[in-house]
Amino acid sequence: MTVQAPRGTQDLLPGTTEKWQFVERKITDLCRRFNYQEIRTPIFEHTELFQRGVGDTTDIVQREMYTFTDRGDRSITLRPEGTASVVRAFVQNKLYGSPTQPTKLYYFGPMFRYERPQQGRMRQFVQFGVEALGSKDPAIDAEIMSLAMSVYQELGLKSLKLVINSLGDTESRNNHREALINHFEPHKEELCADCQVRLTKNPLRVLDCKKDREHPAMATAPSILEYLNEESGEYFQKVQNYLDHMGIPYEVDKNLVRGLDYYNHTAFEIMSDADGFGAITTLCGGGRYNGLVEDLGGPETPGIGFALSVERLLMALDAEAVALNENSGVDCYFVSLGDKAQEEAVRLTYELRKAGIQIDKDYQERKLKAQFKTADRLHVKYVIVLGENELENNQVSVKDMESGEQQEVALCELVTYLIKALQGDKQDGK
RNA sequence: GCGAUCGUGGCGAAGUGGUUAACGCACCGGAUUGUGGUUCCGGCAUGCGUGGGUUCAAUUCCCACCGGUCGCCCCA
Repeated sequence: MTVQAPRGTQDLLPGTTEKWQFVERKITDLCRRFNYQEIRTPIFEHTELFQRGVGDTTDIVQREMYTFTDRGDRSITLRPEGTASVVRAFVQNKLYGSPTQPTKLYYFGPMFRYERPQQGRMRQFVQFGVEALGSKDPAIDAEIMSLAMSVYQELGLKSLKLVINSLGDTESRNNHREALINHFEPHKEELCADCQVRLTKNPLRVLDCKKDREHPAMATAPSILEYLNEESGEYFQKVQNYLDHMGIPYEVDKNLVRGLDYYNHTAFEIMSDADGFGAITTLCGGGRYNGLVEDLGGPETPGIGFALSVERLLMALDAEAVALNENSGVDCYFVSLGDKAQEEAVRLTYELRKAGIQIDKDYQERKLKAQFKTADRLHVKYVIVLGENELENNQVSVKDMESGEQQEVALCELVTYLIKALQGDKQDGK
């Protein structure tokens, strides 16, 4: 057997890459409108960054990281997410010193997590993410969510659900944590094995357990929203007010918890309602992470961001049968007959390409008919034919593939003729 | 990491413990010495994920591994 791509990775082939390019262009354009600038960070980092940034107790750090020792005996990890790297770069390059704050950044690139692959979950996957560092204005929380929603909406998705929650500040979280432990402790034996561990480690996670969802204690569990202190409560209320003002529909889910340790205050997810989606419906996740910049050695700087999976975005587009008008292919095809003509065809094709014309030719030494078949399959607008007859007269035949009409054009006029013809088509809306 | 299920040409898909592994699509050639479609004719898997085992004989039975899919866990 020949060597295969490693488990959980995939090749993106022509036909699919056009879709990716289309989506990337759309997102880049959107970021420009929202004034977020691109940042590119390394694909691998010191392992310590993720242990400190993502959190030592998270599943990502504990069992999903691609970690190895390099030749210099350093522990290196392929990045499992983007926020830690962006914050590290923010601190290291002292972007907090820039006169324009908040610092609004976006990134695009592969992430790596060692998990059991299934649809919508690859070991290497591509995330688009956004971070706004340096503002604790609830309006920026709303802006971040509006940007995330815009990505999906502008690509034509309809079945979307924005779910938000507040995790509160440290004080609120500690109070809630205590209340949760007190609430569930009497029922500990009735909970699933995972939750028994969670109860002491991270009781918040018990709330979104799928197994114990029906347990009576779940319905009466203390909600984080009841434990928000005044400041946190007001903050959350303001975020909702801004969303209302912008006309962005959402629902509050008091059980929404995110898996990364660094989140506080605003947490949100965007999910797909579309049919044909399996167990994985979360398209995008994000939230506020005040304190993370300090944890990574920077000055006190609030932050908020989100990340979305491009693979899942494309799955959603597929599920809703959204057609992307990605443009690919060429406008012209050069058909030649005989060695002499081939020589001239090679030269002319190059000339046309240098003049900006999209054109291809045959490299299989195929018959005229077969070359035309290929041209037809490529949906070209014009076929240029060069045979013995044309060669003698220093001209080519240019065939309009739609009308079927054919015209003789002098070699020296071919470039201008084609440019004119293609421009004409464009104006006609072809 | 756990459970289930699947793996036959470029794609879809039949099939059987035993001579040349159906069929459809796609592709290539010809009928048509220089023009796209249709039709007709012909071609196209020395091999049935990989490696072992059982057997006189395995694509078919057994085992392991690899990979896909679905669910759980978790997440994007």
